[in-house]
This record gives sequence, C-alpha cells and structure tokens, in this order.
Amino acid sequence: MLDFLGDLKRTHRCGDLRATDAGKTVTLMGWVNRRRDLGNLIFVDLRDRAGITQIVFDQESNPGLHERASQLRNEFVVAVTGTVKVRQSVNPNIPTGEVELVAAELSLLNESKVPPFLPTDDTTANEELRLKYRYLDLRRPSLQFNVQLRHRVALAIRQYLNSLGFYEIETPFMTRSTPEGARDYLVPSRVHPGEFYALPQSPQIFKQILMISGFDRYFQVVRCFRDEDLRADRQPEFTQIDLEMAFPQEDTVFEVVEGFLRAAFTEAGFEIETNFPRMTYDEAIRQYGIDKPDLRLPAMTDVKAAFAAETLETLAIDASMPVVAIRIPKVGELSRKERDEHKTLLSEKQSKAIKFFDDFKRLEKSWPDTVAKIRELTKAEADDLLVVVTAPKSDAATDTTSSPAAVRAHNRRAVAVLTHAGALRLALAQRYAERHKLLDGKVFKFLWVTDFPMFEWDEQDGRWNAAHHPFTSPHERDMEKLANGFAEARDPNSALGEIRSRAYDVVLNGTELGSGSIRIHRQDVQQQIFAAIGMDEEEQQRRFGFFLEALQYGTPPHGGIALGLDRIVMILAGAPSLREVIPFPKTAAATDLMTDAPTPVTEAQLTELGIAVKKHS
RNA sequence: GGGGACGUAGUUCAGUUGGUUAGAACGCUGCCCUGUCACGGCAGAGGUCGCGAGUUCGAGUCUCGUCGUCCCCGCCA
Repeated sequence: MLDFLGDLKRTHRCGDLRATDAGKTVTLMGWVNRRRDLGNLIFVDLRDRAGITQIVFDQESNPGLHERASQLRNEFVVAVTGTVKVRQSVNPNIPTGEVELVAAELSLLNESKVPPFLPTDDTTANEELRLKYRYLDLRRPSLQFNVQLRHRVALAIRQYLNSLGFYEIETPFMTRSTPEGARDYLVPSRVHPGEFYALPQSPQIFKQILMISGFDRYFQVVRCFRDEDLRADRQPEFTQIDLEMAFPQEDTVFEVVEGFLRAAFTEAGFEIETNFPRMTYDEAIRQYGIDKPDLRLPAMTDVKAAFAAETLETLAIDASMPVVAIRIPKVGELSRKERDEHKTLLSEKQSKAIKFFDDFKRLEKSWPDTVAKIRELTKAEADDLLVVVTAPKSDAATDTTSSPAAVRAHNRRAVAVLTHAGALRLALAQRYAERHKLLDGKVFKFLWVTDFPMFEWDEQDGRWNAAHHPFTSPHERDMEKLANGFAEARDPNSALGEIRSRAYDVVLNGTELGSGSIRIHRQDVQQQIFAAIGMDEEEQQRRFGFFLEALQYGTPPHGGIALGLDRIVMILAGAPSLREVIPFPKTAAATDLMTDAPTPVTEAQLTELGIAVKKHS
C-alpha cells in the first residue's frame, strides 16, 4: 500500500548530513539505491541528486517499521523521518559515511517495477538500453553530475557575459531556409501549404541584424540544427554559445572568449592560462598539417635541409615538395610488424600522395649524416619515434612551369602532403598514446587559429565555396583579388584561393571549440563575396535580398563567434561522447530511442499541410 | 552513400568441426541471518538464440536478406 505525502516536508537532501548533525530529527526523501537485509536489521541506502545516506531499520526497537522496510525494493520512492546517529563503523567511500539515519517513520511514496538495469555508475547495460530507459540512466551519479556541470558552466558564462554588457536575446527557431553547407531541418507551414520554415543551423543572420539594430553586444545559449550524419561528437541538435559585438577588433572577441572560457573552466575546478597562443592557418598547416593543432604533441619539423640533393634523388623523393619529420616521444623500439602496421593508418588516397620513412636504423646505415641532422633538427630523444614524410617523385611533378595556375596547383599538392603528414601524426600519436602519455590527464592547450582561407575549392560541385561562411570579411589587403570573382567562380586555379579571411577558430587539444569572424558590414563587399561563390545578382536577391537591404541602413562593423557548449562540457566532464552531456540525445541514426521519434504522422496531418509522402521502393 | 564491430535469460556475456536437455555471473523470487555498506548462506524461477528465408537428416553455430546499436570515411559553410 502506498502512502500519501500529506504535509510531510523534506528537511535535508541525502548528501547533506554529517557527524555534526548527530541527534537531529530529519526527513529525507529519495530512491532506494540498495537494500541490505540482515534479517532483524535492514540497511537502506537512500539516494537523491545530492548523494546517499544510510537508513537503519531495527526489528528490536520498532518491529512494525522493520516489517514495512523489508518490503522495500530497488528504486522505490520513500520518505524517512528519523534521528541522525554517528555510525559505529564508518563508510569512508561516501561523504555521509560517518552518519546514518535511524528510522522512526517510513512513507512509501511510490513503487518501481524491477528496473532493466540499476542506475549505478558501474552499470554494464549497453547504450541502446540506457537510451530507451533514459530516465533511469539519468539517475546515475555521473549523468547527474554532467547535467549539473552543464548548468553551472552555462550559468558562469551567462554571468560573465552579462558583466561585460552582453544582452541575452532570443532569435527565431522557425526561420527561412538558406541552404548553404549543411542540410536544413524543415518545418512545413499549414497556412502556406507547400512552403517550409527551416530550423536554424545557427542564428548567424539574426545576430548580425541585431548589430545593425544597435544592440551592440548580444549573446545566446542557443540550440542549432543540422541534418547531417552523426559522430560521437556530433548531434543533429546541439547548443552553441553564440555572441556578436559591434565595433570589435579580433582582439576584442578573443578577450571575451578567453574570459568566459576561464570562467567556465574555473566552475569545473580547472585553472587555465589566458592569452592563448595564436597561429595563422598557414602556420598551422605547415607545422601541424591540420587547421586545429593539438599542441600537446610535438609539431612537425621541416627536415628537407638534412637531405643532400643526391639522397633525395636516390630515395625517389620529390625535392619540390615538403619533407617533414613527425616526432612521437617515448615510443621506444618497434618490431618490424609494428612498423608495417603504420601503413594501415593511411587511406588509399593518402598512401598514393605521400611516401614515409619510419625505419631509422636502416636509414642510418646508408645515410648516417642525414639521420644525425634530422635528430638534431627535431631534437629527438633516443626512444622517440621519428617518421619522415615526403612526396614520391612523379612525372607530373618534374614538369614545373611558372604560370600562376601551375604554381597554385603545385601549392595545393604541397598542402596535401602536409595535411596527410598531419593525419599520420595524429594516428601515430593515438596508437602510441599509452607510451608517451601526452594525451592523458587534464592538460588544456588552447590556441587561436587565424587568417583562414576565405574560399575553398569544392571538388564535388566544381566551384569555390566560403570556407567559414559567406558573411566573413576578407582581409582588406586581399580585396583586389575579388575583382574577377564571379568570372573565376569555377576556376580552381583562381586567385580566390589566396584570399585570407578575418575568420578565427578557438582550438583546445585538437578539438575545434568555436569558430567566428569579423563580418562584412558593407553591402558592396557582401555582393562581391556572393558573386565569388557563383551567385548571380538574381540569386543573391532571391536568397539574401532582405539581408543585402539591411546592410544598406547604417551597418556597424561587427564580429563574433559561436562555441559548442556540448563539446566544452564534454571535455570538462572527461566524457567520451556528447551523449553523456546531453540529457536526451539522439542515436547515430538521429532517432530518439525513448520516444521513438521520428514517427510517421496521420494522413489527416499530412493533408492539412498539403504534403504527400513518396514511399521508398 | 561506403566500410567495420556487435545482436543468446531482466542485464552483461560464454557456447567447440553443425549433433541429445543452451550455460555463468549479476539482477529477480522465497527462506535463514543484528552492523552491513558490491552484506552473506541455501533454494528457485527465468530463453521466439533480433527478425525472415535458405542449405542440411539436424542450425544459436553455415549462406542470403532485413532490422537495430556503436565506431570510422564521405558529409558537417
């Protein structure tokens, strides 16, 4: 029989009581975490979000109560009133371990079916089951902690931004589709059959319009939606800390972001140094072969100087391409088999484009001077793994004319060698992580990557695309390269590829936390950018006419950034997947195993929306 | 869109070259137990081997298809 709550009130939470509370009469409410029935003595661990307190029921002192306690099972909800007592045997594993509650009254507020798994952190239940019974999974202390941490981090960021004069302003979820990059989630309109709203991939245009509207400093903790395939660190809906400011320099944005990141990390108990190092995109590619370098690992080293010309020739290395050394510390001796497996770390495309040398003992026999020089340049210790990455000599490579197009094609190949080397560097670092231990522990290496390319060549569509987004301001010094924009929109060797933008990423340990830019505030520049990505006047007006018009009414220079809150919390919590920091996440197939969304809808709903569904054959 | 791993009791897993009655641990139920804290002891219940075809005298095991979960590539301005 269940009891009513009546006017019973909770006086403490299950994590509150200490030895100093001994003698008090208290009432706790929570879930039965575990019951240990010793016969005439029953212990119940009562759990709520704050912790666990041991309750004792003694047959001798209260037979009726003891009888009721023997009916308790896992996850039953109870209220217990009793006296706090210092325990005779302390449990050092829990904060309340010095005391227990000697029960005087017990109310059974609700029963529970036998749960499919117990909500403890050592549960072995697989994720599919945990997602189906998400409400049980969320009772686990680690998820309770992650959700709480997320709250605290978001609050710290809000407080920090508020203190700098930022307003939190909401923007619409049902907005206009501006397909560019990711696919939109669409919402059909009943009032306008056949027309659709789109859920925002980010509030980009609205936040720029808020700057035009004179709000000066805006932020929002906001949900964004992208209909793309998922990964462990990618969900279809995710939360950004989105901000925008009027009249900023890059420095102004960096200062704000570093400030709130410090506030967020402090909230999670980590002190971080601000004034993050900065690096241009070109430097990042040259030294790390990637636009989001993991600074916990050594950079790559240019070791071309270590090779005599005839050595490059003998080894069939393309001397016009980069020759870089990857150093992975403390790997020690490797067997032939282990070295052979390094090849499998590369994709087919990568294997074709590069040639690498990882057997230094063998190299040393034939070219001792070269190897000595490489060791010197890379400052390698004896037990460090060194891998030299080069481009193989090919017929195409020897044919170098000096036309701008040929130079650009050559440069693109050189960048490819560096990025493949960068990928190999990360794969090797992962593989030997247990030996060098550089990826362990709570080490936070932040940096800003700046001066990204304005455009990148889209192989698939055969045209230039905005690398960040088309509202990013190019560098003033590169403006003239935009002159022939529209004419060159489909030329991979156009000067468009050389234009650098005022875009920046904040990177932590090889993960992109956020991305932003100083925006275009002039209508004429905005139109040039649209043209360069192949949009003619008509298309510009059709898709962005409202925005091009807004830009003409006194738009201040402005810029901002958006950071992934989920990823930040994931890192702070040390979680392996975003699903551990999002209360109700979706599966890799973008379904919700608890509600079973998405589902078909009724014919009536579809009819009202003017939608006919095509069945897949 | 492509590749890989997995799917057996409520849960996590084992299950030999295809062969009689599919096992273990935890959980669950009952009994015993006054200082446990992963309590302990004894007994017991519990199975559409994801689903569907096929091969075979015989399929948890082999083949094909399908569904689901996870990871990766493509994709994610």
